[in-house]
Amino acid sequence: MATLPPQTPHDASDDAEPRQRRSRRKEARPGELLDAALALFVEKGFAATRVEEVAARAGVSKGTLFIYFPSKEELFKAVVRESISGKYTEFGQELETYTGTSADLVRYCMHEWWQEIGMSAASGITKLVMSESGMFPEIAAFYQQEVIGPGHDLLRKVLQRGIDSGEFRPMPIEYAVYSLIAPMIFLLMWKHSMAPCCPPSQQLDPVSFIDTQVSLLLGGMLAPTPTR
Amino acid sequence: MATLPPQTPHDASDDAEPRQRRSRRKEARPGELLDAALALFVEKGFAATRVEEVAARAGVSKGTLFIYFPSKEELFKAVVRESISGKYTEFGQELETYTGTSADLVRYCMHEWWQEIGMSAASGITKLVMSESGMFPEIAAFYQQEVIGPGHDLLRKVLQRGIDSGEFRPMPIEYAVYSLIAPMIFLLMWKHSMAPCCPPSQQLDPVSFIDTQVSLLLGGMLAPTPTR
DNA sequence: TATATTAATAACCGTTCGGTCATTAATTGA
DNA sequence: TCAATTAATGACCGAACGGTTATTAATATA
Repeated sequence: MATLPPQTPHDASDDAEPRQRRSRRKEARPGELLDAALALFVEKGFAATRVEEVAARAGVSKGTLFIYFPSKEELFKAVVRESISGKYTEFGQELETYTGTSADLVRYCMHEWWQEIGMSAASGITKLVMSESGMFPEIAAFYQQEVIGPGHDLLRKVLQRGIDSGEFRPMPIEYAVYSLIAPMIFLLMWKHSMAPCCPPSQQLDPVSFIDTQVSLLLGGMLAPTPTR
Repeated sequence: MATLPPQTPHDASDDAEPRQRRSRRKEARPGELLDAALALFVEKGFAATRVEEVAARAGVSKGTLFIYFPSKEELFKAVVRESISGKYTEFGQELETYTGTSADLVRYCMHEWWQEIGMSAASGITKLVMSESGMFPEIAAFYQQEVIGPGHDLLRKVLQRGIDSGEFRPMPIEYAVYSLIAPMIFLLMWKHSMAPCCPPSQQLDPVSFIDTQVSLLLGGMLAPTPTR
């Protein structure tokens, strides 16, 4: 053995090729594995994702993955847990200080949500959780509590604001909230599942769809005599 | 070779069970297999369902299944064809002969769809397809062509009817179609994934939700001067 | 009852994949 | 410079699964 071409130790800060054969980076591995796993789980689902593929994508061998995560299932849970963070708290802030009409606020919320969540990797998490809920009910419950619940509360406040101001007519508010959630969930599932195999004639532009959807819904929400 | 222990034939008929070990029922098998497959696919998804399990549930051996269906994928397609595709043709019939207002027709379509498909086992198929489309694009494409496409066309006709009659105002019809599809897809995903682990406070009654949703949307669709 | 036909079976095959472990080598520090 | 430590590896294992096939037996026919 002796001289396996050791090619200068060269910490990964080198920009050309950070590739080193057997570099030891205890700190960085878990995060890299989690990123790789998220991408693959979203793309292929839990069952169809091979741990070896995850490892390869993170630039390590399969054995290494099992050093950091005891099983595929624990890896999955870690992915979801790490990816669910409180994006909604920021939303809450903006909402409190908003001064425009409630109709505009609804519009704003929907577009902003799509921008911040629907278009980000976070949308993959939602798809993943809904897809695998059968296999991981506790994950689904966790997601429900941590993400859906807060989002639900936020939207209810928005609608209540409109009703209180007389801008919206009274409505079954709990259901109306779901009327706002539904198109977003649909859009997200669509994007991650059907869109790729959809003929051009049935393609869907998210922003235009949200526009149409919100317009139609507001048609049913706005009070008959516009206060404006 | 020669004498493999033949173990007394022992026809399982011993206790009161019409079960016979090797009964030959060429006619009944496919239907029974299809039923078993539908139930298991819905319960566990496509990838996680083992063909042997399907066979066992139908009371035959794995080999027998492959006599009637050439592969697992073809089995799935057969399930879809039998449980969903056919239903849209009936829908089409009813639509042609409908004489009421278009608003009522929209209402009717949504509720009827939920009754006929959303509440049946077929709804599980849609969830399955959306969940596993990444791994089985052929299946997703098949479903798109066989189910989504026809449903889409049907709804477009309904909306066009309303616009032509002046009852609805002009609208971006392709997007409006998705505004009707979205809540149903959402409802179905919800039912099969989040609902089971949803706290009672956020439970969702499908019929009431559809009512609210359709009312809101119609608010945006109906022409400003009611023709009625 | 003898024979032909074919539905049904179960052992089997090749592959895939989650998970293990002995070995190897990068790093530490004495 | 020379252990000692331990991150990383990849060959390996056993189970599971989709699909095949030689064999078995239920039925039809005569």
